[in-house]
Amino acid sequence: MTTKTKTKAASKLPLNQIIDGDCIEVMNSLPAGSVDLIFADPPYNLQLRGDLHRPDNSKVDAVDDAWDQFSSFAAYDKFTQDWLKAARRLLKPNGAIWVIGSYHNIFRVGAALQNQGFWVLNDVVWRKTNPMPNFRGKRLTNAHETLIWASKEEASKYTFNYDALKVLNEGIQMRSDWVLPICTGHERLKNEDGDKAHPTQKPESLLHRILVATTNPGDVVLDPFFGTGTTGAVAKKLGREYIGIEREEAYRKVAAKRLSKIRKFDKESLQVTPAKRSEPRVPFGQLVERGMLNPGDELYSMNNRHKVRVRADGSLIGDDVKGSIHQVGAHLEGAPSCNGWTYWCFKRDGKKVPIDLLRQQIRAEMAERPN
Amino acid sequence: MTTKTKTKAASKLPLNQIIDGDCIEVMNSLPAGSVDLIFADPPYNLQLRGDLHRPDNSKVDAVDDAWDQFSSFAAYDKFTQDWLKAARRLLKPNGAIWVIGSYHNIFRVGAALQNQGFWVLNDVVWRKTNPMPNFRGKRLTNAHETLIWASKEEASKYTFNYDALKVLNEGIQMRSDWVLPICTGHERLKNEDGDKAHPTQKPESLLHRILVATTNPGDVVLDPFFGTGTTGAVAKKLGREYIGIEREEAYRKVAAKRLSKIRKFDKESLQVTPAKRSEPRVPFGQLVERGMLNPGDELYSMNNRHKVRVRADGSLIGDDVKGSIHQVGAHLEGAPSCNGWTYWCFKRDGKKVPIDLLRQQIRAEMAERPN
DNA sequence: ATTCTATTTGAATCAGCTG
DNA sequence: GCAGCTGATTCAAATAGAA
Repeated sequence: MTTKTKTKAASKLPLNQIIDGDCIEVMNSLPAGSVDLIFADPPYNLQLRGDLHRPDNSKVDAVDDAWDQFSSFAAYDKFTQDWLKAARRLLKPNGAIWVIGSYHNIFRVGAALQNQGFWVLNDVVWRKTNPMPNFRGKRLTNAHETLIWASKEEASKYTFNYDALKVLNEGIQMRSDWVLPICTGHERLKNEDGDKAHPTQKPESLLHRILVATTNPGDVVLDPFFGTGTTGAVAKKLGREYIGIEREEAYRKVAAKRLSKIRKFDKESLQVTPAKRSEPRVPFGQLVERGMLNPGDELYSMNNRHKVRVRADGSLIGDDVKGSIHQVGAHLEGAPSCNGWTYWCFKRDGKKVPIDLLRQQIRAEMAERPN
Repeated sequence: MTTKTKTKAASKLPLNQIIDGDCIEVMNSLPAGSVDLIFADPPYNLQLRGDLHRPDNSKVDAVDDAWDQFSSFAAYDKFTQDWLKAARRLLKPNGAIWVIGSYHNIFRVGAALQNQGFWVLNDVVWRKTNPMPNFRGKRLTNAHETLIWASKEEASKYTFNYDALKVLNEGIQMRSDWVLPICTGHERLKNEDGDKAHPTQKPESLLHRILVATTNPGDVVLDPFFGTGTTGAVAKKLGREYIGIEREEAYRKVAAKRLSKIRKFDKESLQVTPAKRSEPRVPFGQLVERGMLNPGDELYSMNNRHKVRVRADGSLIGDDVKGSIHQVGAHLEGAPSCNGWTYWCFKRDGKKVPIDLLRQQIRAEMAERPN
């Protein structure tokens, strides 16, 4: 739901800023329960593939030294647990988090999320259209990265704009595998030397889909590993409030410059296809009160197998059953539930018409004359 | 490397058999360092809540078997660590393991693999062509499962048939995302009642690719969660030796019957027919995500009679209509349908350009780097 | 036989409001 | 917090049945 009025906690937030500092310390300094969504692109722990060094700087000879290996994973796990804990504290009860990673770190991140009480909603595969090949031919082309989408807790009523995503995917429900190109060309930020400004800049298309899917305009989106600010750029375009945390001066500078040039899309274009669930509820009885249907009128089931009559209070009566449009439909079909609105029809000029048409009429009137 | 002569350890192995028992106990009874590859499809620990019905009110046949139930994450982790430890002992120094899972368990499996010293080589995404939809519209369609491929240790000289996989993939390096259908139709084994013999039977195509990629003829392949024996069936066809462990009598019976009917392929029939590929579908929303069009941009109809604006989810909005590029076109023309791709134009340098041009651009990119 | 239509089904952590 | 009621929701592929 769109937050028009800021909550007390949110009013203290440093919105649309890039904060300098260690993300754990910064997050702990912000008010608890104030953020709608966190997007995190943490370090992938790639150093594990290189040489391992002991604290005294001597090189670990072989990796048959299980203790050293474990200690290295343990350090990464500690770091992961700490920033996730700080992130979870910041989230509103219905808040959610996205984390992106590769096989080097995503298993440890996923397990830590579950251990801390986050509730995994989906894992999403970003399938790269143009990945870097495996030059040595020793493994499969590493052509994807993994994202985890999790709510703060199992009971959270997380935001998911199902219908908007279905439209985005040409009328078919969005899947857990997303085909998107990596960040290249004009979108890839360069520093003064012409080198890429950040080694792992994510494409805006990825953040676009994430923010359209799991936030609403006005929501607060925090990114603890802000980098060049892709999360902020897309959030600003889409009319979401962002908070970026980044400890590297160079990245903050690039991100600030980038964000200053971004303009928000106009308000109307930010509207997405609304969920049917959000439409106003119309009691069936109102159709009778308004004379659109009359007591005694006959209704026919969609499959023509059943006939019932309307009563003055908006209940239905059949041969051996009475109750609401839903209850009677469910009973006659032997089904656990039934949407009476789409199940029952009346006859107009000899033709069967779903009663939902009458509901749509009422809703159209309500939209014309609100309240 | 092809093992022509069996090692001392391997000579004691019960090859091409299905062993009755708990997989941990059985593995511990077999000689250490004797197996080339392990494929494991362990319980996923799904943690399903209530019943789920399709929109047509039919009930989804859930995986509610006792073998998938664990009392806690800790219990599942203990189980995972135990069977992985037994598996690792069995592997030859250059051996490797594949484990398949979903977001419910794969993070815990992956972390346990790393903690025990296995060396992750790739994570592979099985993208299902025909997954079960998300019936309630509350999440993304869970359209993939994840496999982890890991060698026994970092120093292992694991088997990887790079060129065979490249041929299998029409001359292009095999990627980490594999598009394969789920197991249905004739391949899906039934019991006497005509019900599916196992709730989670994997497709032979998946095992085929795994065994072609990471074993050689004559290699010993062990599956500690044998189920209906897909691993054994494909191994036998491909001339690999298999060992199956399964504690459920019913599954062993089905698997034994299945395996008795399998014949090893002759070399010629090992050639596989490459899948034909049709023009990929490009959702209009992808043009918005990728910034080729922006929310708020105006589109003009081919006949210049209508003007609409693009929204963030890839829907269009006109004076009194909103929906997909096809829906809005059809509505404005009073036509039953409309190809929005050829109907709508945008302006570039003052000239009208059909949006289909942008789709062609994306398809050209996809064709450059197919699959 | 052939074509078209209807039905079935698959590793699924699948609701939200009112009283 | 709980009980009870309302009412929103599916894609691809194989198979079965009808024309």
